[in-house]
Amino acid sequence: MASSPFDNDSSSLTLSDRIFEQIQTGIVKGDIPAGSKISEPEMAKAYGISRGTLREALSRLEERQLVVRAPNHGARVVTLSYEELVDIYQVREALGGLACGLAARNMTDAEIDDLKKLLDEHEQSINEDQGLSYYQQEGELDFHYRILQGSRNKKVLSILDGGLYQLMRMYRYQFSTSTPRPLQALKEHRRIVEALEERDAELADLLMRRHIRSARLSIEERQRNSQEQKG
Amino acid sequence: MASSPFDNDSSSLTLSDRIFEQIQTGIVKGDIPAGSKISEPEMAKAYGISRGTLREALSRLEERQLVVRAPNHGARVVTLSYEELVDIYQVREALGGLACGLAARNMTDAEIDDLKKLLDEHEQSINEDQGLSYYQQEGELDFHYRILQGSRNKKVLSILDGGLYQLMRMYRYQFSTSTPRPLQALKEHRRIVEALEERDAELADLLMRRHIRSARLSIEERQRNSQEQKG
DNA sequence: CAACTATAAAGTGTCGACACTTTTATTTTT
DNA sequence: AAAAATAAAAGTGTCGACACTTTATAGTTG
Repeated sequence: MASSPFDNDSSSLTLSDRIFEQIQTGIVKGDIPAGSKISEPEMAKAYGISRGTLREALSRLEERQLVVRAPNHGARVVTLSYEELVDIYQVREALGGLACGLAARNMTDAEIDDLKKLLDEHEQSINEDQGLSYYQQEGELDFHYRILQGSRNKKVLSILDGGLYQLMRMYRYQFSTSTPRPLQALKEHRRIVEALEERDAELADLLMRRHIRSARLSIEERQRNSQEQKG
Repeated sequence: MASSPFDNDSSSLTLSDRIFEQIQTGIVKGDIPAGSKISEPEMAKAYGISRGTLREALSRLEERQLVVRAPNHGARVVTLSYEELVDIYQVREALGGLACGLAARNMTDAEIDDLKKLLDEHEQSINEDQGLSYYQQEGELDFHYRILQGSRNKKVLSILDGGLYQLMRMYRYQFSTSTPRPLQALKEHRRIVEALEERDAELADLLMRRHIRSARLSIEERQRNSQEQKG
């Protein structure tokens, strides 16, 4: 079949595409602070582009809910509330489970093998620095990303990778919360991979949901604790 | 608390906002055919706007995956394949279940009552015209939309309402497939509402998932049949 | 006449300009 | 001196223009 420029050429992005990505990572990493106002002329100047190009990028960012816009009042970076983070984790639980169940059916043996190697690397990284490293933080997402890929479901991939992961990353950077229990998480990851190896979709689904849920619960607990201190 | 223009003012949309919505419904309803190329100058002229404004709308449409763009080659309306439709239903199953379980906890009694009334209307509409009416088709979505609202989870709402429902509507218009088994569907809806009334989150989740899954299975069956005829 | 090249038409990416709206600063009024 | 009115500055929404790329057309050559 002949390749058309529409099937993910990905080479030669447009300027607005690149700016979109730059701003996105800027927001996620906190270089552009959450809640801050975005002045179009100022930002356009900063990136050395025209306002029109910038506005195309902002439109996409708005659709991804990384910025909020009000007509005639401009754009602000989102501020993520505790409630929204819980919302996100709930969605992630449902979709992560779905993806993992599908992955048990659709991943190749080679892909599963690679996953196991990835976990070995994680273990080493944990032993070296108690899981505080940047690598460990992003490694968690890498693990989930591969399973997403393995699900072969484009929608679940685009929802999680295209939107939700960015928001979670943003939250992590902002409150600099690394994975709270790296060894426990690693154990759970290993169990998940076992289920994948055995092609047990139901179990894979269940384990992934439980894995994400326990992450959410530990966030909720932390929140309760910090609330007590105030009240 | 003072109201800021950023919390969903919704009054006085921008021109590009309105165009965005117009094009979206145009795509969903098939007035702008799936797979067709979009010429920016032509379309801008048709709507009586400038190309810059149009391009902002297209950027958002692209982010919603209703149009596909390739740098220097322009934009096309998506073409939805059978595989993608299955993907969508799988995601919908997972998220619909999540939303329904949450709704069992978070909907008000009044909201649940309204849901029951809605189902009564549906029953009448089915008796009158065997469920072939436009109303019946959109009514199905209305039911699901209210449960989404009731979940109080903004993310799941924005994912389903903001993106996936549009694609499903599009598919329905394109293949003019009304709900294949309206009476059965109604029965399932009633059971779901019962679970909501009893505040049984686990059951509500389960029933909703099963409800959506059976819709998917009937689509998959139809596909197999049409494949047989060819092969 | 098919295949290749050259040329014209159309289309996309990016920019700068201007009107109108909101915000900030300044002046006036009480 | 605080509040209201006014003026200035900044910012947003929308448009038209131009360079460069792709697609369509016509012409040329083997």
